Amino acid sequence: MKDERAPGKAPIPDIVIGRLPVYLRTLRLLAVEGREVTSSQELGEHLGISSAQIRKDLSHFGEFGKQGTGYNIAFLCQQLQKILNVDTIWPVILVGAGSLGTAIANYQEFESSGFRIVTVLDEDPQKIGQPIGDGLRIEDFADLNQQVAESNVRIAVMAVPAYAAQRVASQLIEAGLSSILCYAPITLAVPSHVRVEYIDPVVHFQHMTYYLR
Amino acid sequence: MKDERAPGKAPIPDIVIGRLPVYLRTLRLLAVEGREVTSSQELGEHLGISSAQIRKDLSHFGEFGKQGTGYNIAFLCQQLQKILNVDTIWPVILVGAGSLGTAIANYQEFESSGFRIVTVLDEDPQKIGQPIGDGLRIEDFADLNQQVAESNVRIAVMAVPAYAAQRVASQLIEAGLSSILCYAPITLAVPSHVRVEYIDPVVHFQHMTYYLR
DNA sequence: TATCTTTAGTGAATTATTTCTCAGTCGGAA
DNA sequence: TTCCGACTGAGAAATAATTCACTAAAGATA
Repeated sequence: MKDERAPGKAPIPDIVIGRLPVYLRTLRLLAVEGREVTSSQELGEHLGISSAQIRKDLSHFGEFGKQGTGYNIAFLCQQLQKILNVDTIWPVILVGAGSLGTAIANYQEFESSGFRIVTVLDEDPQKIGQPIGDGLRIEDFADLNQQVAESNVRIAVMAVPAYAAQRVASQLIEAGLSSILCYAPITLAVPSHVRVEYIDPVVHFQHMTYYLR
Repeated sequence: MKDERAPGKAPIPDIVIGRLPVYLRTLRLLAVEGREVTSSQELGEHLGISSAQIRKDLSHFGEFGKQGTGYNIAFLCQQLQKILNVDTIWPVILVGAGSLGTAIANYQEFESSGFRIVTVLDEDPQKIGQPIGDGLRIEDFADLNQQVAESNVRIAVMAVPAYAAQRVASQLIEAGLSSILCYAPITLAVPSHVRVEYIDPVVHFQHMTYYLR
């Protein structure tokens, strides 16, 4: 197996990493349907991408298939989980307990995918103390540092208004977090060791309308 | 100005289209801050991308800047809105009135970005008839065709569970919709004239954890 | 056992995307 | 009016990503 990210070796393209979760998601769906093996071709048809791309992507990490047969689904899931580092549960801190934050706190898929929301924070005194999600209670964002220390968390989700996002992000980083999933429609300024991913439905809508004439 | 998508001309790369909404979002933020002009360099710094990329992206559509000066923010916003087809308001239909659907229905940013949720549908008899969002009422998903006909809508957002997503999508397409924003963690099988964009926080989390060692 | 079909893995070729570089223009200062 | 620094737009060059095309292995079948 190729040793990814050994010193001197070329890092695996980020665009490849970004596809792996989609492969994993699809494989798990096949597994639930009772399927045991699949092929790059079948997987590609499911996803609307070429079989060559799937094979090439996987080849960055090793050899997971069998010629003539394809891939054992359970095994490949396992391997992808290891590669993506989701073979354990990551604790996640959620900031913002509005409508969206509540939806995120209630979302059931996280647990089975490697993530658990362990803390929900908000600044609104009206909200602090209220129950949210599955057995959680909204905490005071002012207690951020303490909460981070207690829960050993490294990942945050931000479901806060755009005007507050940069300040919140800076405080999260200050508190030691280095991975942020941001639902606010704004590009955050962060130091280079911090990774931010964005979810903005408007960006998707506007992307689609370009093609609507 | 180059005539985009004229017969025989190369189409503008989709990856370019995908960045325009982010440019627009950022420009509007600058406008709110009272700024009148900006440069590709400044924009690039905000967004963490190179100034050359911004200039090249924009050059697909025409010449919007002035040498020595940069870009007039209001003008460029206008132009981007025209390019992206968001210089009018698109009606959008929302399917799924659970926790997430409710958050989407409540989201304030759509209106100012070119979108308005005009209909909310759900299958749950308990929910049908309940008020949601800003003056809307949850309608019966069974009335989909009628609702689509009435509202002349072409875009849908799906906030439904994964197990229902394919069925719902097929019905939306059957009803004549051709753009779908899907929050369910599943890749939909759709005919080629339909465009689907996906939002799945787990994909983003798993992308981030790869880099967390 | 020999043959046939299927499919992974991979280097090469192709295509797409990004970056570089520079000529040309703008607006302001001298 | 002339000069200067700032900045765009665009062709060329460099880099990155995808697809092609082939080898070889596995399992099924005759």
